[in-house]
Amino acid sequence: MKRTKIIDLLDGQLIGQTVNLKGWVRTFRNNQFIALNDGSCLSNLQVVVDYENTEESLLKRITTGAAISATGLLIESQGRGQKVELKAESIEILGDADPEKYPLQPKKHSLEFLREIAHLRFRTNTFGAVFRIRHGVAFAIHQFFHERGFVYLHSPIITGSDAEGAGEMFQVSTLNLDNVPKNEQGNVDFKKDFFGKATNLTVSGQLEAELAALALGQVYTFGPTFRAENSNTSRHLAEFWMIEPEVAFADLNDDMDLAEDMLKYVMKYILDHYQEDLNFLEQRLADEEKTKPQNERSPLPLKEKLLFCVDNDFERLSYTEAINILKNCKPNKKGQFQYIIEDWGADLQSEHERYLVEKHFNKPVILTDYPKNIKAFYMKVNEDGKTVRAMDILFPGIGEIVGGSQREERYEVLVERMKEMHIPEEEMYWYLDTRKYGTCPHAGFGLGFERLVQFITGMTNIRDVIPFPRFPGNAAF
RNA sequence: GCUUCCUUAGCUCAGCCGGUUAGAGCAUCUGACUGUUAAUCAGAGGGUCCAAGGUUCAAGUCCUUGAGGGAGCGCCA
Repeated sequence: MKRTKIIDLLDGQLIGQTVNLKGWVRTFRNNQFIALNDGSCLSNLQVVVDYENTEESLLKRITTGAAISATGLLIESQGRGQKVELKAESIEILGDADPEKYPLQPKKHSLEFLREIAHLRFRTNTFGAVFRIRHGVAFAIHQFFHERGFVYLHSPIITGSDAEGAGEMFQVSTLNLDNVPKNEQGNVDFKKDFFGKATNLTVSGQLEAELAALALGQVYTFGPTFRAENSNTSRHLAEFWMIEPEVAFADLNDDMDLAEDMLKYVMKYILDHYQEDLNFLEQRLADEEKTKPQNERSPLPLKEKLLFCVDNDFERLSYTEAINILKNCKPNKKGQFQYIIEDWGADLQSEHERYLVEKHFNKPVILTDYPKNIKAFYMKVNEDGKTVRAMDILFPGIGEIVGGSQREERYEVLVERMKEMHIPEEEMYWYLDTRKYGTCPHAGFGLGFERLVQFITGMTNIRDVIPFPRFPGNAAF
């Protein structure tokens, strides 16, 4: 008999029919009631066992974590707490789970403990909800761009360019590390390596996306990204997923509109399609925050927070305006910031961004037109010659979720900027070619996928929104 | 990389000013109960107190070093 998924049984449409269920036991109460979960949704389905007519050896094998198959009549529940239940006629154990050894118990576990057993944490309510929503976010992103005629571009994961400057890179090599070939100068002879040159894992697909955008019009990448930075925070990973749209004939305002529309679209999609999981995560977050002091708690429950972001325009202001606000704000004057803002040109620290987002505006903020010397070489220089057409979108609790810019399309200006920032022109000839042949205004941004999933699920540590997190000192599973 | 806190039973944690046999809840096991909702009730088992070194008559408790983890910062998405 073909199995029916729990999500398709809960609405009660199939009451009175004989169905088969397969899933994993969450709890077995009273020698009689199995809470069965099959991952199709957060809810369990209650399987009622006729314990008086079931062999004791079978009953003993129905333990937390075991995989079972249950066949029986779907009936209206005789007890409170659920609408339907399965009156089991036959139960088969598909896979035992030794209760003395199985690490998950029907109780709250700490996220830190579950991180150590990431191979089993999918079986908890929290991680089930997180990874269903993670899928939903990815799907909504593809749908958003597809609806707008974007082409999904697969930028390379192995890159031969080390000039992107977005961060420390992981080397890719098939050379024998115990016996590395050397050239006449005594350096590593990459001519003998797999690709005949030094290669790395990508830190960004942006430059490749620009090439495609200047032909296809509008493209986006969505792939893994690797940064070998020694970052130890709740919002950094060594391997993460990034979405990088790139649009021809677009300026910075178009870029901001696109990013804001996309973020709102995705949040609305999750609010509309993942209510049950969101409700659970909202309660989880509320419980977690009960242990925190009042001033560290989020002002809104999870769903209200998302709804607020969907319904309100993000605050847009320039770096210069932000500096003025920060210079005159209380924590700056009272010396409560670790880094006091004195002059235009200072790089904003987390504490400043958090003040703007969480205290001053209390909503997502888009900062634009940063000083050129704290931003990347490819950003378009403004007429003032001091600032570039950059934008960062800052979210409460997460910080920078999007970083983007209008690109410098003027060949001479771009070359000048590359010289200033010591980017080797020869290696970047292919990038510069786009400015030589039919260059045009264009813009794009990078969205940190996990940071968005963090914001939507309310998970405070980024390591809990990716199945198998990679970070310094850890590549388990 | 820096700052700071933590590491005691399978899990979550208590353990006072250094003092006798290291505790609780949950989980597990045994039994009872049988329409439960993290079921309940009774009982039992379960410890290299992260590791190494040191101070002391005496260390889970103090000191040093190391390992692992959390939070914050930097780098960023």
